[in-house]
Amino acid sequence: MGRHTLGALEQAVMMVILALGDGAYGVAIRDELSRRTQRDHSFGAVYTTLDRLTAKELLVTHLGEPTQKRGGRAKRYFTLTGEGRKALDHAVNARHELESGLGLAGKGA
Amino acid sequence: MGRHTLGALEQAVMMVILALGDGAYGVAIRDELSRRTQRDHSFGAVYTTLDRLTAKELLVTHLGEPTQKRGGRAKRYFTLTGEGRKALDHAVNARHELESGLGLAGKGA
DNA sequence: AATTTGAATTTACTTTGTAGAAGAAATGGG
DNA sequence: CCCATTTCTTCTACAAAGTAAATTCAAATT
Repeated sequence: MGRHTLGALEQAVMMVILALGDGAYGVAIRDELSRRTQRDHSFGAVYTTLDRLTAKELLVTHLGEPTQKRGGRAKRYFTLTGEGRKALDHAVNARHELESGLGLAGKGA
Repeated sequence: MGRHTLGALEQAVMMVILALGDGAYGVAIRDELSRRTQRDHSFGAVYTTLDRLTAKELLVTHLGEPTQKRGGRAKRYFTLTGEGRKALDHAVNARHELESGLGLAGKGA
């Protein structure tokens, strides 16, 4: 879309990465996302988003080492770049701006 | 997308309609949206969104009467349906839920 | 080496988002 | 009167984001 606005899933994924700190790799992100969002997200959805964000340089990745357990293949971890962080903050602010003034819901869960 | 989640623009448009109360017709919505969002939205973007939301029965429309000024053709007004209101509240809550716990920006403009 | 398992990638497709031009209904001026 | 002008809406076409499902990979087990 337009210039470089973040889509809803993109924002959500970035937030989840922040929440996970290190330990933010595909499967964990997928799970945490589904938890926080209360709906299922397929791996495809998550990974394509992750790829897009990486391509936009809002995320960087580094490969971890294999763990010693069955199927413990090397995980690909994700972190926000400075730009990514900035973009997210911007998006969040814009959203708050938009919501402000309306008498909208706001209970905490 | 999945079942019937609201996209970002869809939510924004609904919020603007709430903000405008009566007086929520195409052009006004477009303008207020651009104002609150600080970016331009074409009529095309706005009207297609409006149409889609109406098709989903989250909005209803009624045609006003022509006004007595140049080009004062009848406006089409939009209002949220009960379902629409519910869907919006739901989306907003989900968003808050998602944001909670992270140390994200939050200044009021 | 074949199987199982946790993880990542690919692919195909739907829904949303965006843009711009064209069409309709109203009034005012010459 | 009829045409230019203004305000508002519709149409059409396309780009981007979201989703789902199947496939591929690599490591450990047996």
